[in-house]
Order: sequence, then structure tokens, then C-alpha cells
Amino acid sequence: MPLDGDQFHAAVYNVVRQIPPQRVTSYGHIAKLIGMPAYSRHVGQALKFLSPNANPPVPWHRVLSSSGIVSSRGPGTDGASRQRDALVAEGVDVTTTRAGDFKIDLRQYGWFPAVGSVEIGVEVEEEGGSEDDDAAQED
DNA sequence: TGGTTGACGATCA
DNA sequence: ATGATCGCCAACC
Repeated sequence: MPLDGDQFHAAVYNVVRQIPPQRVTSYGHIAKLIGMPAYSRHVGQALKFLSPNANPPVPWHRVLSSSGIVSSRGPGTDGASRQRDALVAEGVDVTTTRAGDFKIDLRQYGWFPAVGSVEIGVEVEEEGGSEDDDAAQED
């Protein structure tokens, strides 16, 4: 395995810090960027462990599910609404679906740079490089 | 040791 | 477009 526990967290934070303002990306894409595509769920875990007074700050609110929906932390929690609030405060247009979920238009705000084009900041085993995909498209 | 959980993702009906 | 399932994988219980 390329990354180890602490390194995984560090890599996640480093990548999230590079998400530009008014842009969002997905847990899964961050997992791909750090070379561990099957660890999308753990990206969320890492953000959960994140301390609010982290320095430099980590814009955790710019990370959502691949469908552009703000992940519900469960009934009775305010995490999702706080995330929506932070996004709106940045100028991101957040809509509410019929089911009550907060949704962001990835075609407009999505940030999905090609794997390898972002600095991870931690040691990564040579895994052979394949570039693909685009880099954030505006509409 | 074994089953459940979770800030997920891709498929299929 | 929406909801149900299955696949992932470490942390818990």
C-alpha cells in the first residue's frame, strides 16, 4: 500500500487545501488524486477527524459526494447544513432537492484535476503514471 | 473471529 | 431522475 495511516490523512488535507474557492470536488476524486481510488469512504473519515483549528486551514466544506450532494451526517446533526452555509458564504449556488438534500451543480463548480497534476505532499510509491480526464470545465 | 458501520461510488431496475 | 443493491476497506463492537 502506497500510503499509511498518518500519511493518508496528510495527503487528504494537502489536496483539500488546494481546492480553489468557489469550487468543489468529491471524496472519490480526492481518493484518486492521492493514489488510493478505493478509499473514498476513508477520505470522509479523515475530514471527520480534522480539527477545526487546523493550521493552515482545510476547506473541508468543498468536498461532497460524486453526485454533487452534501453528505448527510445523519438525522439530528447539523454538519450538512453547516457545510451548505459555508459554501453559500463563498458564493457557491446550493439548491435543495425535493428530498431535502443540498445539491451543487458540478458542471459549474466541479474541480476535478487530472491525477498527478496536484501536489500530494507526502511520499508516494511509484505506481506508473496514467494521465486522463480533464481539468475543471467552465460552462 | 465475525458482523456492523460509514462525511462513498458505480450499476441496475 | 430516483431508489435499491452491491462492492470497498478500516474501525468498531
